Amino acid sequence: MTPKTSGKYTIKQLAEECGVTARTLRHYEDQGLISPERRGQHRIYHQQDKIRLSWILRGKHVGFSLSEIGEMLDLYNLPDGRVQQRATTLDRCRTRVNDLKSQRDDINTTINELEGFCDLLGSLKRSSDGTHWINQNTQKPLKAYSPR
Amino acid sequence: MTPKTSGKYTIKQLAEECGVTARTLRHYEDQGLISPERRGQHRIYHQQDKIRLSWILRGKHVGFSLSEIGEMLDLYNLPDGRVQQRATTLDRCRTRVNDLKSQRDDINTTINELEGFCDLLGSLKRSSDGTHWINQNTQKPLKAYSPR
DNA sequence: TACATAATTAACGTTAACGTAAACGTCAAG
DNA sequence: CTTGACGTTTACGTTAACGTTAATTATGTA
Repeated sequence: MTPKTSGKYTIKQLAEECGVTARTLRHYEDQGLISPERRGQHRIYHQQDKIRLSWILRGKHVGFSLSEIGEMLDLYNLPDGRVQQRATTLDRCRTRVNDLKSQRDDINTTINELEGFCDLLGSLKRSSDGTHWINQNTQKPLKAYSPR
Repeated sequence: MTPKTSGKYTIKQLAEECGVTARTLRHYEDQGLISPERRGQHRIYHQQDKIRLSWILRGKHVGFSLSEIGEMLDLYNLPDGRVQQRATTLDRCRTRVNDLKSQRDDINTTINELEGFCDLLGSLKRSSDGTHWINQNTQKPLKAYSPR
């Protein structure tokens, strides 16, 4: 119930705690992803900022670009009541979700192939081809991924 | 049973069929990711190349860099019988798999949050805060992702 | 054989996401 | 009052993954 650090962080503290550099935090600020409080010249980060940051990092971890992350965060920040844009927001959200699911599929097949190869390695015997291992079920129509 | 194009492709054909540019294919070749046959000056791609390419593209889609992909492909191309390196190969493979699983976790939580937000959008009513929506269960220890 | 179509190499350009260095302010401790 | 330790802005540097000419060489077809 009692916040240890009173929920405030200097840039370095937050950076260390989240495994990034101060430069990175400033960069995210430049890109409009976070806007910490300003005590004079200095920055003060609160829990909200940390939460946003964790979002950003997770976004990066799943492959989003900073601008994409920015857009996604913006989705939630509509001026309030902008009903008109709600439909398009919903659209973009769903597109995102579909992309993520497609990505998850590929992650799963990659995991499967790698684990398969691990097993193969475990069972000592190998040929010398170097291509046979490629899982042939890989050959679905081979969708063209949209660029990042 | 009868391969339409006899399993051979010019650079442009393969490129189009896989949704990339010729430049990209040459680039991958420069990076040592594919080495198509050479008929004189020109390149000829076969099924094996296409399969490797699909691997590369899937790798990219899940967030690997070209050099990482190269390493992974190399894992399968050991000089044959290099038993000594097998353990380390196995290690790297498993590390990869763990990374992928961690990524998948993040993808799943992101999907959940986005879908949650979609639902919220569907139920017409919104507050104007712009931060409340962030799923608080996000606040696990906040692991520091290793860089790409 | 001429001309439109692709292919090749070489090399410079571009964007994203920071790294890194310079130059300077601030505050507590010795 | 000077030395760290940390903070700030400004700005140039770096790497990855191609894009984009440019200049040149086949290839295929009318």
